[in-house]
Amino acid sequence: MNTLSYGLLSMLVRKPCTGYELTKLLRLFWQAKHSQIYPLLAMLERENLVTFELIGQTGKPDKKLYTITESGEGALRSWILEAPATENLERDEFLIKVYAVGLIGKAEAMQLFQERSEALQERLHRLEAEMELMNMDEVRVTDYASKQFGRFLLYRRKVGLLKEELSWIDWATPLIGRV
Amino acid sequence: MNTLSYGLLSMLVRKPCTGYELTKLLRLFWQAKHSQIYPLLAMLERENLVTFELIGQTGKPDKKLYTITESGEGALRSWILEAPATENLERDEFLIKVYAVGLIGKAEAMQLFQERSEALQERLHRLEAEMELMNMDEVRVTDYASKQFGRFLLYRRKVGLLKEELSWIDWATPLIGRV
DNA sequence: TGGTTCATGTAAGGGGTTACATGATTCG
DNA sequence: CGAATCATGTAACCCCTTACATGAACCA
Repeated sequence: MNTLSYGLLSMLVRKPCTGYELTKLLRLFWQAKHSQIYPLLAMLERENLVTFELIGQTGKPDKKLYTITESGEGALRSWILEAPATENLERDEFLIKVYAVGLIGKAEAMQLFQERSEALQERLHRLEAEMELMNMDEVRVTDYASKQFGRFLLYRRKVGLLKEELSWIDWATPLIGRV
Repeated sequence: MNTLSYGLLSMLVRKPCTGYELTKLLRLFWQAKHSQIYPLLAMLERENLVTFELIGQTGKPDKKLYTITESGEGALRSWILEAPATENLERDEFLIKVYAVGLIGKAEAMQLFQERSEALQERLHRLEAEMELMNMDEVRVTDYASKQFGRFLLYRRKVGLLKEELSWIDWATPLIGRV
């Protein structure tokens, strides 16, 4: 059982999903491709941590709706209670480029930051749009008992971090100076 | 040439380093183990992007001091000018645990957040201590022309992000409610 | 006296990406 | 009329971690 497996289980606690849906939902905190997710779901099913129902469709490929089992929920719960690894991973080639920014001209450096800023703003808007959909979905997402609660917390975290990085860019660009 | 190779080159632009040093310096933006770094340095040397000088030591193992070549600097410069990949990667099992936080009791949830907070504060203190060392090292790190400039920007970014996550925790914990 | 720092390397195996494969529907 | 969406899967390969290997100096 790797970490991603628990990520999939944590999604399925909220509601049954297809592998396709999981791939998209997972992007909030753990990016993974479908080619990794489908085999993992098959493994979880062999281990009886999830079950699936085959749903035939016309015009679209058939889909498998996965549901978490009691055994799966138990496995997830005990994993959550384990102490989390303190080291977490960030890999972002933009940061390497910033590190060696002195190698390129000021105009190119400004462009690097501006493009980053635009990409971050776009992600921020998409996130905020998704958050609004969630608010309509259920009455009280801010409630610990709500199944949306965890997702709601993570949205807020990401929004805060995106805004922080944007304000870092606003702070940094004047330091690069006039082109 | 993978992304990590460029990360190594970007470090070597600032000053010659040993593999051991690079492993530590790299933690600011790209976590990698020495077992990955040493073979990569050997590869970069074969490709004439870096050279090394063997320095014999007594009481400690001999070390290899790597220096970037002109060809290496050229390769790095053109990579920086390429458009960066928009997708960046975050993998943090704490986030999965938050997502499924409803599965565990409020007391355990509070503990999860508190331990995270402590770990973040420790990292923040270590970072701020490192930043002070850097300030003494050179006169004007805030200067685009300074070789410390890129590193300085990344420190500031990380400090901001750490503080933002800490304030997110302060916002989130009252929502969990009374234990 | 036991843990940390310095210092470099190899081997095995798991984790993750890219590419291949298929195909109807819907939107701009 | 081309691109995106829905939908699942396999194979090859690279990236990265864990474990093995060695050993003196220094600090608590």
